[in-house]
This record gives sequence, C-alpha cells and structure tokens, in this order.
Amino acid sequence: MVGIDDVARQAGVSTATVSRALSGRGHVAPATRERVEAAAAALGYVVSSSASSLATGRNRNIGVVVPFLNRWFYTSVIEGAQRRLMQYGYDLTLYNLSGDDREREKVFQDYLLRQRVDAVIAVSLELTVDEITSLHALGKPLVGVGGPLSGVRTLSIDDVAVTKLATEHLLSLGHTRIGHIGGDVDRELAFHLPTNRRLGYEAALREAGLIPERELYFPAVFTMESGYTAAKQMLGNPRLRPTAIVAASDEMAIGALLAARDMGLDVPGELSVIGIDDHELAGFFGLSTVAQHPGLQGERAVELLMEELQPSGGAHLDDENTPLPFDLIVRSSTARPLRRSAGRR
Amino acid sequence: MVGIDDVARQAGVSTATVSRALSGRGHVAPATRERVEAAAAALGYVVSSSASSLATGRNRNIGVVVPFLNRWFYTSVIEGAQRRLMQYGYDLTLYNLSGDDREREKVFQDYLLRQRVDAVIAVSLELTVDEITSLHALGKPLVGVGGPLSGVRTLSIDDVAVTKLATEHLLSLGHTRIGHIGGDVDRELAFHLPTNRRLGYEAALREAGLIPERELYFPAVFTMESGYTAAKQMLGNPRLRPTAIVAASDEMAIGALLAARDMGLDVPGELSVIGIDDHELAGFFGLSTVAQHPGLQGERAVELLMEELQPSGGAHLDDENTPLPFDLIVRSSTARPLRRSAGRR
DNA sequence: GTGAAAGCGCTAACAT
DNA sequence: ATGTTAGCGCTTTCAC
Repeated sequence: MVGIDDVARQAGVSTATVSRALSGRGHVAPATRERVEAAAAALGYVVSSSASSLATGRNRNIGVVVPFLNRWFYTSVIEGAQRRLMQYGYDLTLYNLSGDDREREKVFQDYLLRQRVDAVIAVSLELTVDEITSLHALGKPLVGVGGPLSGVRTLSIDDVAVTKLATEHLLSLGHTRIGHIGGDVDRELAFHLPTNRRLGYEAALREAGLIPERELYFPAVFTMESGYTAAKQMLGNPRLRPTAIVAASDEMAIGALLAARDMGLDVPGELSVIGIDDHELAGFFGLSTVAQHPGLQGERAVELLMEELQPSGGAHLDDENTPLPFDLIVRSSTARPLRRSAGRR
Repeated sequence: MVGIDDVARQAGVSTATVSRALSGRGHVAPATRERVEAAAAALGYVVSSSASSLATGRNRNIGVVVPFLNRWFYTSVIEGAQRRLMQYGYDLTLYNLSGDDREREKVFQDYLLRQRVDAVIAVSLELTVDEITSLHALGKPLVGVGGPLSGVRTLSIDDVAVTKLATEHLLSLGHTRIGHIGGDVDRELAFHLPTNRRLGYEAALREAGLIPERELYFPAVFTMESGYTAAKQMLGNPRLRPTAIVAASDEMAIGALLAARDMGLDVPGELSVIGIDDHELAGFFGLSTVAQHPGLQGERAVELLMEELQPSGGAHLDDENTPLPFDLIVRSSTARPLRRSAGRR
C-alpha cells in the first residue's frame, strides 16, 4: 500500500506538507501543491480513511437509519441524502431496522456508537428517549426526517396540512361525501402520521360545514393492496358510497383507483381519488396528489448536518422542526362529481 | 469518550487483555473476561472503529454499489446483504451511481479506494476493465450480483433459462401466439440482460416448433408505464394480437395487465401474461411469474465475501459465476387460451 | 493467561 | 510556507 511518506519522498517534501496539500487545510505554495498532487497521482495514493479518522476524529461518513428499505419514500430520502453527501465527499452508511428488535438495539447500542459516523439521519423513526440520549451522548449531530422528534432537529411536512389541502381540493370541486383511507391508528407508523393525516381531512370537512362520518373512514396499512381492500368496502356499500376519497398515501390511492375500476366505477366521473406523496407511479395512474419531496428532504437533512459539521456561517440552525414544502398536483383522478344528485339541490 | 484504558483500569488489567477479552481473539481466563465485560458495560465502552481499523487493517464494513436505488430489485438485494452483514457485525456503505458519470468515476477512483471497505458488492453493474483493475489492485474481494462479470466472482440467475421457463409455461397451456415485451436492446441495462431474456423466449418457441416473429417482440424500458405502452401496441393490432405475453420483468408485465384491462380484454381468458421477478406487487395483481430472489442474492453475496474475509474452510470459492435458483409461480394471469379458434383445428 | 511496548498511517500543534 | 514530532486508540507481537 502506498502511504503518505511515499508521496512525501517522491515530491521531496514532508508528510505534513503532503497532508496539507491534499486536504486543502493550511497553506501550501502552489508549486509545491502541484508537485505533491502529481506525485500522489503517479503513485495512486489515496488516504487511509481510518488513519485520517483516528487523527482527526472525523470520519466523513454519516449514518442513515431507516425502518424499511423497500418503500419509495425511504429510498427516495436515501437517494437525496446520498447525492448531497457525495458532493461533500462523504460516505453514507446504511442501517435498516426492518429486522427484529434485537437488531434495532444492536444498531443503537453498538453500530452507531463505534465512532464510525460523524452524524446520523433518522428517517421516519420514532426514537425512544434512550436512543436519543445515547445518540446525543455521542456528541454527534442528529437530524430526523419524516416527523417531529422531541429534542431533535427534524424535517417534515405538516401531515395535518397536507391532507387538509387534499380534502379542500375535493371540496372545492363540489364533493360533499368524501371518504378517507388512512393508516391504522392502532399501529401508528411513526409520529402519529396516520392520526395527523386524518385530522387534516376532518378539519377541512368541518371548515366546510360538514361533519366527518365515522363510516367514511377506513383504516389500511399504506400498501396498494390494503388501499384496494379498504376502497372495496367503502365503495361496495351503496348507502355509504362517497363521491371522493382522500387516501393518506399514493399507494393506497392507487389501490383505490384499481378497486373502482374493478367495480366498474368511472374515475373521475363517479369517483374522485386523491393521494399524498407523488409516488413514482402517480403520474402513470393519473393520480391527483399532494407531493412531498422525499429526495429534497434527504438533501436538506444533509445540508443541516453539514452546517453543523463544517459551519459556513451562512445559516442559522435554530428551529427544532423545519416544515417542508408540499404541492397539490392535479391529474386526472379528480373532477367535479357527476350531477347525478342534482335534484337534491 | 471512554477508551480502552479506562476499561483496563476499571477491570484491573492491561489494555491488551481488554482487547483480547472483548474481541475474542487470544486466550483470556473466563473470570478475567467477565470482569472486563462488566467494566466495559458499566462504562459504556464501544471500540473506536477507526483505531481498530488502523491497527488491524480491517474495517468490518463492506461497500455495496448499485446503479439505482428506486427499484425493487436493488433495494431487495441491499436489504438481504444488510441483514446478513449485521449478523457478522459488519456495516454497509452504500454507493449509488444514479448520478452523472463523474460521480461514478469518483466512486471508483476515490471512495472505494479509501480503505474504508473490506470488500465490495457490485449490483447489476457492468464494470469497465479499469474499474475491475483498480478494485483488484486494492486487494479487496469483489463479488458481482445480477450478471456475469469477467474476472469477478458473480451471482446471477440464468436470464436465458428464466424466460425460457416462462415461455414454456405458456406453451404448455396451449398458447402458440406468444408476444414478448423485453428490454430495449439499444440500451442494454447490464449484462445483455434484455438480449438474454429474449433469447430464452425465442429458444422455447423454437423448441416447440414455432418461429419467433419479429412483430411479436416489443422493446420497453423495465417500467410499468413502458410495459403498458408496449402492450397497447401489441394488443391493439388485430392481426397481430397474441394470446399470451412474456414480459422480461414484473413491472412491465403489470403494465401489460393494466393495458389489457383498459382494452376490455379478459385476463387470463383472452390474454395470459407472465413476468419475471416476483415483484412485491405481483401477488396483488395475481401475476404469474418466475421468481428470482434478490434478497437471497444479497445474502449469498455476503456469505461469499465472508468466506474470503474470514475463511472458515467450509466452502470452496472456485466458481466464477454461481447460478441462482428461480421458481415458476403460477397465479391467475395465465391459463389456457379460450377455444375461440377451435374451428381452425 | 497476562503485560509492555511498538506500531498502524495520518494530522495538527509548534517550530522555524 | 514547510518540517518536526507527538499523538489519535487500538491490536499484536514478544516476553514472562
């Protein structure tokens, strides 16, 4: 393995100068820098990250912890984080908690404490007090994505506002019987997300002078299949049937779309459907939705961390929870209700 | 930060003994080991990975390089690899190449060479000779997943056999007009995968005494949308219309299923569709398919690496390319063709 | 079975 | 602007 002293010898300088020239820290004469760079390139020298880390205490590596991998939202966040990290010259070490609880404990009690990461991004994770404590004890910056975490800087969309917007879109089109397919409150995914999204839906109805009906809420588990099943229940009951559905995620919304199709219901003629996410399949299915931008969330998380790791003075890091932008995207799954019941007016 | 000497002092032994006791290498009296473990636990001691790496030359970390993240196949491989790695106490550092080419170069010329990973898993990557060379120069084990790589140990399914099996399933049901939606050969994904899958389809037809028709092959790009479009073309042409379709991936197959539905074609009555993958949505759509098991592929890749990193003598590592298992899974999207054309007989 | 001590390869004071 | 040098925190001979 070619080491720093090989380069130093080749360039005719000391190892300290090589280190300075290559890392950019400290002043080096331009001519020297060039000689060093040439020598390094010629020898194919690359710093040993462990030696460098040991000496500096910095790893140029951040840990990203996710509850699952096989979900569009998580991979999008990771992708965004990775993209930005690479620009900063950082690595991304991935911890996936989808295994059993022992695994989760191992991650928090061992892996993250091995001084291998300079900071951690926790995606959609409801951390326990212990976990937050041990992470903080590490003295490493921590940022959460996907929901508020007490005592932790987090990035997340306003889950209440998001479904409220979706519901208002439907109301503004003239719908008055609007169903909701939301997460199962009994197994809250994280951060009361299902509950919050439901609250937004109900708030919009109330503001429009409507009373949310228990029967128009169907719990599901954030998958296409589960959305399909819920929608079938909702649409199959003739005295219940809404003219529009707000689903708490695009995958559930797509399931609802497919259910409607299987039942011979015309979308958006007889049923409007709106989701939350702007999932990669939303465009294909013509699904109206409220976009959250997970890739951007990952990027922003990294920026926050970098500001803390290598302060540039540009930003202020005060806020505990930074609200993220979201946008209504209208496609072809939402429209005015057919004037079937015009007579009622 | 509590270090090894703190533990040594607390346990009344030397740092050498602490190291031996905690790492399991070398002999330590059981009583001593317990004292050390107790001390370490009490102090909340965790080894510094950089110090340990510097001393041993090992990182307990492997790099996984993928071309994209937002694809079921890749995340499944990663998930499987991660699962196994965690059992071995290893970390997983993720490199995503979906950015531009400069990024790819950075990964291979810098990141992977920083001595930060003990080995690398390249998923569905057609590596250049230079890339393989520089990786080999590192002296780190390398295994490929998803396709054969010359000079590299790889794990992959037999792409020819897989579509051959799918096509044979259709033939055995009595189909004789079978279309194929495959990858676009002009932008081969990797390893001539599209071509190989097409070859399997054609081989099956030929063995059944049928001649593959140019017009029954439609190129697409491995997405649902692209499968949908291709299927529409294929099914919309009355003098072309096949009674069955083999798609080179489940996502394309699902697109075809949706196209058939939109055209009012009954599946499997008027059209049978089979894919390749056993994608997470395949069950929901009742899609018959040939399962490959990406999670297992990730796990196997790790096992191969571990055998090389910490030989247990149990296995032999001879084979350049290990063929992986695949299974036909019949659901409700395939059946005998309707005897509409029985008269012809 | 345990301890002393010499590194592992780099960085950052401190000098010059 | 550059060199000297003392660590960073651990592992691993080599003694005992």
